[in-house]
Amino acid sequence: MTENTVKPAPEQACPVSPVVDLVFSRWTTPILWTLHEYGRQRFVELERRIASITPKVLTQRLRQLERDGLVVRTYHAEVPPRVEYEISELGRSLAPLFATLAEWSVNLDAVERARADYDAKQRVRR
Amino acid sequence: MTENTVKPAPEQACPVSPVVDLVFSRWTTPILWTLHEYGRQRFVELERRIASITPKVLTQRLRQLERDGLVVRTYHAEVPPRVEYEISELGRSLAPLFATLAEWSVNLDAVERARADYDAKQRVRR
DNA sequence: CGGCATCCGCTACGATACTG
DNA sequence: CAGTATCGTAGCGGATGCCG
Repeated sequence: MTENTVKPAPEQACPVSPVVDLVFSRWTTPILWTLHEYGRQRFVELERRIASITPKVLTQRLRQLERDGLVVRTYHAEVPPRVEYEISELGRSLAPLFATLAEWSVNLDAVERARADYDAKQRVRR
Repeated sequence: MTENTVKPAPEQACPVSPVVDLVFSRWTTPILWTLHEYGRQRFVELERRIASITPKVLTQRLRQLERDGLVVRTYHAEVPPRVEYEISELGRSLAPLFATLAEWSVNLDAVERARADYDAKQRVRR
């Protein structure tokens, strides 16, 4: 149960860090994105769409997101059981943030170039 | 030397993940924020302002940010040595993103409430 | 199906030194 | 001052197995 404990907050003096820790902890972005893109869906569907995630981690992150109020979990007591996940109202309010993020992607190749430059210069020095 | 290796990207199918990994890896937010708030400054100044960060980790993150082209490092060969860091043009282009992030902070207490609700319900069940 | 329990490797992080 | 070197550790994430 020690797996969901939060690290000793390194943020003070930076007002955006709490939001970052909340929204951008590992795997939450693909999960929220998938829920946003494909709407309400079952556990296995999420698992298949995100592909490289393991069920254990998917469960952990979904629990966290549910606790934080970003995702709504609905349990249907049937045989076999059916569980559905969807983005909450609060989660949907992140949409503009994701949009801004997506827009910034155009700069990714600038980053690529910066890295290439940096690595080239390093190679000269040794 | 294995400390700066990136984890096996878990993102596919989510277009914003690359940006998230780049900008929101641990400590980068406080660093970028501090550089943005106080402008060009020396290593010790950053160290003091972020407070809970260790010089080792600060160095690691600054190197990464420099390599990614988000931060510019200037070395002055004096005695004692003087090194200054500042946000690059590319780094500055993240400003709207940080602004959106800061705006979303108003929802943090909604998250607090969601957590309290969730925890209360859990306590009932056991 | 949708988990939870358990074991386990790995590594990023932190603390504490020590240099040019 | 601006880092590096070394060591120890916690916790994430993967793998496996079991259950209602």
